[in-house]
Amino acid sequence: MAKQFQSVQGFNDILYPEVGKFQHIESVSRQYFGLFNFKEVKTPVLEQAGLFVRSIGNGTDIVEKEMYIFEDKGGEILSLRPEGTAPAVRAYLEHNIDRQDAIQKWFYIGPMFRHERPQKGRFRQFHQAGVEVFGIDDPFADIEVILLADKIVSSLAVKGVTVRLNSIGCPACRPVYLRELKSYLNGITDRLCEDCKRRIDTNPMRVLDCKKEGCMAATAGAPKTTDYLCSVCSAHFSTLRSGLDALRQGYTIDTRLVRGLDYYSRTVFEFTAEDAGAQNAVLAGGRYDYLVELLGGAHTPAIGFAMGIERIAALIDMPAVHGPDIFFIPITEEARVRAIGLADRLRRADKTCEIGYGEKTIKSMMRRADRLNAAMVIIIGKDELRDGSITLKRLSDGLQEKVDDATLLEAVRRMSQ
RNA sequence: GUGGGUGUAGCUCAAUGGUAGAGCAUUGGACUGUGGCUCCAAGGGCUGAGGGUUCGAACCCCUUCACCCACCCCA
Repeated sequence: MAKQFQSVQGFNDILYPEVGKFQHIESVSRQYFGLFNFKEVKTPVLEQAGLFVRSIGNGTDIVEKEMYIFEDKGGEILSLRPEGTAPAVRAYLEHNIDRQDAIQKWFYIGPMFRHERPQKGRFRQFHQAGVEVFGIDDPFADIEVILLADKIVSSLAVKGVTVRLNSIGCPACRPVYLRELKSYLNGITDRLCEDCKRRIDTNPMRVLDCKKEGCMAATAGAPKTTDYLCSVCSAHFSTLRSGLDALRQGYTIDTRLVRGLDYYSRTVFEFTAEDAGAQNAVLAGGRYDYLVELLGGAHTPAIGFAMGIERIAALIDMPAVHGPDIFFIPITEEARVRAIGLADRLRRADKTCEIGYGEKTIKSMMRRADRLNAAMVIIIGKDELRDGSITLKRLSDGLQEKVDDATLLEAVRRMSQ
């Protein structure tokens, strides 16, 4: 093949009809975001790189090797956003939102960028729909956010989803836990894989997340975050659980569940799907009570989640696609003029119209109408031009009649029944 | 960043060193102004790209690019 331009690795075109899944996911998400009274925020895809370094954490892979980072012409170090929470917090602070009303419920939908090796469920440009709740410490905010996530995922009929839940404590109790965990892990290093030995120092909680059987067996008796929660975190977690129980929201406690980003505290949750390949987290979130102040604001508790749109799309059926209401078959230039005029009238009546062009035969245009799954065709041929009529035909059963311009819309509506 | 797999028609795939094929799709015809079903026919390829071995390469070797899957990590 001749040399051609091609899309950048990990950056995909989303074409029809596949794009229908994305539209469906987005519209269902917007519907529930609206019902829960969340307001949309659109933030830029570019931010100062330091925003992510500060919020996501210096030791994380996202910051160390996955950011699209570059120096712009003015010498600023910028980055394509790898996630949506940090920009939302930045916007929250930049516009002094907390001084008007600290309680905010925001949602966003848009592309994110991470320079990783693509694989199933992972792309360098991918899309997330997410929410952020600012200013509410109450565990019922956690409950509502989890309920909202579940509403969206269930409504999209994603198969085989499990809601996993855990609490990873706060700056008061987590250090104690981490100390215990590290000492436990240091006692069983001979049973851990090479990666996990390294993780003991870099990110000890991730050892619990290792999929290797040997490591899972070795860490079966490891200290659990939930056993080390301080009284405040413990009360928060137990109110959260009893609230979910009372509302019959299903979930499973997974004490191995940790989050990769540094800013999470207390509640963490993840929706995982079978059949999603190795990257099976379709939605994940948690509390980040210390991020706002970490970025220079007043102490502001917050919780949110992000849903991977591509990952959801891989797990849902293609929504039904429907063709145009009317396909016009005009066989001469004069007929095409009439067709465009009539199409304009029908479109005003909310009918989707497509017009066949070119010196084609009626047969070829009929075939095209059928292929596009049109509901009806309008034939304007020599006969129709001569007597000023239109031939309207319904494709499902072949019912056909001749009408005039004045009664066309009425006939179309009748045939739509 | 590491490892494995795959690149042949628009799509899904055959052809294991000797003339590049099929199904589906597309276009046209059978049916001169009427779709779907059936039948017939046609168009469509530098076999991802570049180099090498050979009388001869889709096939063997080297390089490179892309895609897929997995690791790392994450939505």
